[in-house]
Amino acid sequence: MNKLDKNEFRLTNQRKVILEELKKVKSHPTATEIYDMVRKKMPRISLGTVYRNLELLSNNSIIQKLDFGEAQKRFDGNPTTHYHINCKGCGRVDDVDMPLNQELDELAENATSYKVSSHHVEFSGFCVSCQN
Amino acid sequence: MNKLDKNEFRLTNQRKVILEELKKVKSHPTATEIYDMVRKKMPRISLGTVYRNLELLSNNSIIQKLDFGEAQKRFDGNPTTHYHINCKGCGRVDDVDMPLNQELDELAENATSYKVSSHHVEFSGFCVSCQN
DNA sequence: TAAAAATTAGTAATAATTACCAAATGATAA
DNA sequence: TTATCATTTGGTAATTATTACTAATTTTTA
Repeated sequence: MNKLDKNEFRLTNQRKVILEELKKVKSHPTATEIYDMVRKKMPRISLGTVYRNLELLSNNSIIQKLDFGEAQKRFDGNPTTHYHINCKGCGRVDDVDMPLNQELDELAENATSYKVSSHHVEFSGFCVSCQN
Repeated sequence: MNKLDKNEFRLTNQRKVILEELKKVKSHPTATEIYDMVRKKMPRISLGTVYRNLELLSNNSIIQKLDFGEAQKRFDGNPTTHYHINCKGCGRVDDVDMPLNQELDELAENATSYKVSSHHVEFSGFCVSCQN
């Protein structure tokens, strides 16, 4: 039960459409891409509202904010941790549908003096269209 | 043998000091932190020169540019791939001295239609000072 | 229905990074 | 060595993603 369900913040129309549009795609869009998607449904929404809501939704684990070292952050409508792959040719980002390697956290905990809580894996390579 | 050894670009004083100072530390400093370090040796160097050289050195695999989702990128004087851990308390970044899991690339290649070339792992947790 | 709180649109501000350019430096060849 | 030429630098301006601000609007609550 997240803060949305608990009514700790309102499900405004803007917030709803942002969330719907993001959950509709699996392309890990940037804030401006989401802005463009949402504007088709809601032409008067402002970019600031998009940013504000993406921030709030990701802070509350309803979506994920991702960083692949590009200029803009990307967003994922799926809040559960999973691995990603980034094409070195065109930059597209896809999910990698493989089980999380929980053992890695233990190995890292042995190798450091940290209390390890999680890890992220980002693969790089070339997608089908960029393999030539 | 990299482009520096092949004299494809010059080892200017600025470039040399930037590289030396970065290799001296294991703290994964940001561009402005490196700027501050280098300025102690070379007070008239400009921030643009620091950025320009960090970019050139990382493009040529002499150093690494790292991104932990913070505002500023970080740099690592060690160009060989290794895992990192980021403290959720204070933000410090340390190396994780454990072998690369090469098997992950194969698993990802089976799970996607990509030609996978590498992967990065970033652990999160709490460092000794932040464990209370 | 009135008052309080949250949210929005629109715009301005911030901050990291990149671009630009004239002057300086380093490499090269006569 | 010295003249030439490409590279690099310092200083500054521009760019760009993101955040902050604020008055107006919307939603919730009393």
